[in-house]
Amino acid sequence: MWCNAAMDRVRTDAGARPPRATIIDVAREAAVSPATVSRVLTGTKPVSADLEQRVRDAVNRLGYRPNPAAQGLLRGATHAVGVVVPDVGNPYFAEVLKGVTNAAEESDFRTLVADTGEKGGAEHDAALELSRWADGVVLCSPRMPQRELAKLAQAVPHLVCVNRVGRGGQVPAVVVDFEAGMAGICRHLRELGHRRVAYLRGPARAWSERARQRALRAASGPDFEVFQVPCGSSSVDGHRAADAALATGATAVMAFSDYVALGVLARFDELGVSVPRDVSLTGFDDIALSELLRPRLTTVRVSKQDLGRRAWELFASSGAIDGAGETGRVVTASAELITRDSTAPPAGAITPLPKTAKA
Amino acid sequence: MWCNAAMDRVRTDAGARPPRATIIDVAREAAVSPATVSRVLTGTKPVSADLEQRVRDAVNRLGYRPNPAAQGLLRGATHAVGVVVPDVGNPYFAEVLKGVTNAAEESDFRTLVADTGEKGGAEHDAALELSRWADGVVLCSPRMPQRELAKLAQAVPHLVCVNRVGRGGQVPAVVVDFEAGMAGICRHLRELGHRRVAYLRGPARAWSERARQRALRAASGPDFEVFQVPCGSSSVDGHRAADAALATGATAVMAFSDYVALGVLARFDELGVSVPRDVSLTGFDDIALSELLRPRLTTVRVSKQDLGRRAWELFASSGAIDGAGETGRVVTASAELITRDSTAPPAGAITPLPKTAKA
DNA sequence: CTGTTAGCGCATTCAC
DNA sequence: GTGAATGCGCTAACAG
Repeated sequence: MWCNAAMDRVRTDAGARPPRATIIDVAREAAVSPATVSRVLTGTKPVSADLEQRVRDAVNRLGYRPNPAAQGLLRGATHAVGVVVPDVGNPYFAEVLKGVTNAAEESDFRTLVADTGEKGGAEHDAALELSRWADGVVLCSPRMPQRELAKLAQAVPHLVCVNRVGRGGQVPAVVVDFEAGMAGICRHLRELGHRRVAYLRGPARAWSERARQRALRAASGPDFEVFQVPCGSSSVDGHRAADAALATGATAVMAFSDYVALGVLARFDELGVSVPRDVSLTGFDDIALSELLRPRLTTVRVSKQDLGRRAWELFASSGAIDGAGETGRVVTASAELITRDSTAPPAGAITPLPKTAKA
Repeated sequence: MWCNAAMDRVRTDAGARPPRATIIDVAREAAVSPATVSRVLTGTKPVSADLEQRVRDAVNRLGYRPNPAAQGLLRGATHAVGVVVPDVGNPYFAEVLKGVTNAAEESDFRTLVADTGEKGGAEHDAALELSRWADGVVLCSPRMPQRELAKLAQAVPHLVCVNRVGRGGQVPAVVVDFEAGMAGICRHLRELGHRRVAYLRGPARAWSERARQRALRAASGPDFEVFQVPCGSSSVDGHRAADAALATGATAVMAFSDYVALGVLARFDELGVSVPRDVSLTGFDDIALSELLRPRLTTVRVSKQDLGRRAWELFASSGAIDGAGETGRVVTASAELITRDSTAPPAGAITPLPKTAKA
């Protein structure tokens, strides 16, 4: 009986915490109008030193922070960017995400993430949904068909792609120069003396995969035969595809990415196949681990964080922050060959390697 | 002259895209009231089949999606969770994040991420900021002092910690049983015959570090000496601390985490120190790579995604979704020892180490 | 310089 | 069942 009222309260505010202060509370506390509080906080109009101090004190006392949803509603902008990634667990995308986040932070923007779980079909909806929360969306390595991407660009205000250019470069994008990177790998292997190589294909719908194929076609010929092996984009895929790669009789295996190569390496180890003695192996991306692995992976260096940052800049310069801006620029990030320990001349080439090396 | 009006329009909407449809547009299009549109979309009240169809058609025609900011403002809830991580690039946190994201998605919640860049001082602000955007915040491995955490819990409506329990378990948390995990590692090493081991310490302020220390104290004694080596939580830290660990003369090195062990392994390789022949090495967490590395790492398995999912559940059951709920529960996730190839009996037990190994 | 007013887009009372 | 009005928290436009 003595505590009925109190009980009702407890039931109402779960956790028994005080309701959040609004700008009106602050205004009351400082004995000014809400508009003055707003002016102090946003700094849009000058306010007398006296009032400013009173407002600041009240803000601190109440621990007030403006409600971004309300601000967004009014301004028509949320001060947030969305990022759609196939898999945050993939170190590649984690780095890109970090790049966007860091850059966004400098402009005081939040980052929202959607993980599509490698399901290409989920990309469209994820981007659309994020676009309602954020002022723009960064789409990482989207697998969706060209047509869908074009439609999406219509519906999402500030769409930026990473590693994908839409038809005619209509949507701003930052892409790695996969073609040059792949060409570099091919040249490197050929110079080492490899004549039969296997390529572990990435997802068929990936734009970067098509760019790689162009390089492969250009490099292949009678003295440089390329065997295509279906694989995928995860290290598990690499692990699974390793046997098929070996079965082609190739002396070198080019993986879709470092992440894939990781799995290949593990499988080769299980099989007792030594890299690079028995077969050479290359990756792509140069993730942090590739230098920590043994053998250290020959790969193509790509600055992942930079990719994210460039994507942010594209977003920013497309008018997402200040208003109008250019649109449809495509930025190409360079890809540099990093020669390490996982590639060597093919076993039969010049000197037979000392057989004693193993065990 | 003939195009002045048009030019004004272009200037207004950058990118020349049609303004986003509001609920009023839909209502007009369907020739109903906004309230009816709302009822159809939220499904709160019954609407006649005829009107419902008209509304749905209009929605599709206009590609209308409700503005979550406006909804949030009205409902006082945003349908989003914030996640604060020290580093998304760290595969451990990437997995936890994935766990939260996946679980949240099932309840139709968005995920917001803040990366503090391993700076403990940034945690408080990041969480506070996120709390204005989201209905709650998941704090991963916060390094902030106890006092600060307590204050933060006061200011953030639905705060959940991962791998950190506040004083008295006031804030809901899901924590790995670090103590049991460390104890398991110690027992394993001792059974192998190790008597002098080095431990690569994590960040001093990390709660998990203190839990590990408890296990270490309990395990150490005259026949199991533990040398503490300052290190850190990244693989780069491990790379740097490897020499010092060796200098202690220990026969086994326990790393703060798998991620750290990665760096140690690389450094040992550079030094010509063989694992586990010259020295044994253990990790903690069992990240995906630990099974792909050679030697495969002996470690303690922790389900990272599960951690994230459990954190979400704690958030959900704390009334963030439906209203009132319990508060302050602490869930402990088990930690299972995984014995792989990086640990073996100490060399001295049977054969002495070749002094030539260290140049 | 400051206070008052209106309205961002939406869900939710109320009347009908 | 349905439509008209109200207000969530905030800032931009006005008035003073």
